[in-house]
Amino acid sequence: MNFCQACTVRNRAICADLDEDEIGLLNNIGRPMHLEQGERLLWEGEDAVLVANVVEGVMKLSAQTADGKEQILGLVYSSDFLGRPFGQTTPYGAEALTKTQVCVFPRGEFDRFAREHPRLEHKLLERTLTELDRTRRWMLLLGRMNAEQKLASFLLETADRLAPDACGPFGEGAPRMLTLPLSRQQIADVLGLTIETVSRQFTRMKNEGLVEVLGRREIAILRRDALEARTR
Amino acid sequence: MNFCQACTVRNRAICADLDEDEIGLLNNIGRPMHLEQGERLLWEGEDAVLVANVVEGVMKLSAQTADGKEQILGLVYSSDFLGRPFGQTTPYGAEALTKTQVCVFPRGEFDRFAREHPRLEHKLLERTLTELDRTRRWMLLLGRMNAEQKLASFLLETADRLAPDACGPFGEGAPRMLTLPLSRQQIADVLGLTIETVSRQFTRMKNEGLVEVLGRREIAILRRDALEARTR
DNA sequence: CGTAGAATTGATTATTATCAATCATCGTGG
DNA sequence: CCACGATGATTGATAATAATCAATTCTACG
Repeated sequence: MNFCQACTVRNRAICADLDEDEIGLLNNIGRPMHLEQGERLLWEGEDAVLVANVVEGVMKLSAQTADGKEQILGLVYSSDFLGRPFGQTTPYGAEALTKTQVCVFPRGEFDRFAREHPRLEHKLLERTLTELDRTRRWMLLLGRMNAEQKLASFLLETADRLAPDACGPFGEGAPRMLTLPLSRQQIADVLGLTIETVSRQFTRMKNEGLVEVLGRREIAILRRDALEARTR
Repeated sequence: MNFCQACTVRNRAICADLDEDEIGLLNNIGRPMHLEQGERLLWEGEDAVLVANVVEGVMKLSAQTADGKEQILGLVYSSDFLGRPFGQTTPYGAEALTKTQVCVFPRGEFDRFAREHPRLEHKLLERTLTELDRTRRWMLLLGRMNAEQKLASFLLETADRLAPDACGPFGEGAPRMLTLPLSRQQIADVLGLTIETVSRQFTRMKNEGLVEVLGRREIAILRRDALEARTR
């Protein structure tokens, strides 16, 4: 059974540059897997036994301080790669934030395949470099922004990264609806804040007419430009 | 003139797995370059025109918020790689913190060479993955640690990364001397703090007998275990 | 409906930033 | 070689921001 042929991220994930033969081989190594919201795929500090492509859904990567405070290290969207190839231990936990479809590979076999297929390694390198850039930009947010700047940045980035799934009226001026893949607590864990501070910032932005808070997870961005100004 | 033959990081940098012929080719692309303390090699947001290996010295990667606050995104030590291959713009500035010896490559030529030499790309991938892990660990520090935990973590990591150059008596119990490659302000910029807060934490650690502050940049770690406890 | 978990709101505290002044260190030139 | 000045570091006082603690209030779901 070749799952790759029907794969919706076949042309966006790291497998994009492989030819049919190669995809066939990779297909034999990987297997599709479904995760319910809240299910974990990786545990911080454990042996790096597997890596994966996210096909559908959103996952979080996270670590904890010794006293149990969580920090979300990254969000992984569809077509993104997940896990630590060429390494002994997984330096973070990975948990599904929504119903998620992944394509899982045993790490050892994936590593071997990657070393034998430079086009795959190249894609993986490009992705890793992009992810490193994104992570470093997030450091600027964590280290030097206040709560308002953090939340504004988060909303804008989330809107962009969810863009492919966006629905509703498009074009300039139209409010941008989004369904957040995170709870308030999780947003706090992304931004290095507490849930109360996040909540207060939402209230403030709502009162100032920047966003509309419809449900717990339904947000409309009313004034993108004003929100961008708040990131600065 | 083949500089690589005399290169002190020949076996540790990304060139480690190349054979003599390949090194010869790479040698033709790169050229050695000296940087004085404070000299810049890359500017945030500019075109990515070059990449480099650090041969000797320490450099910082940094970005700024719109209102000019700086955040150091990473420190680059000898044998580390620097710059953004396969990308249009350099997402951070790079500046020498000490007298530094680098080996610079025009990005376009480096990219081409890398694509043609999978062993180099593989080394680069491993390094990028390691750097991503390190950066993510730093996110936990920035997002969830207090000033004391941050400074303790910084001192321990710096001691480790400077270890090859360490001098003085070794072994358990012996104080670990280190020459910080950063000013107090730069330490603050690494940790997402102000210079005053960093200074106060140093004073506190000194008073508690964890470290000795000899000169502005000379620190002795007196009780590593106690310092480790402060990171938690 | 009623309930449990999530989110919001309010009051207070803690931590760190900011502002201001003083002190130390290092390099320089007399 | 020493005094001086400049820069960097420390210290102190105060303010701002976000964390913490403590109720409510939503709202999604059985």
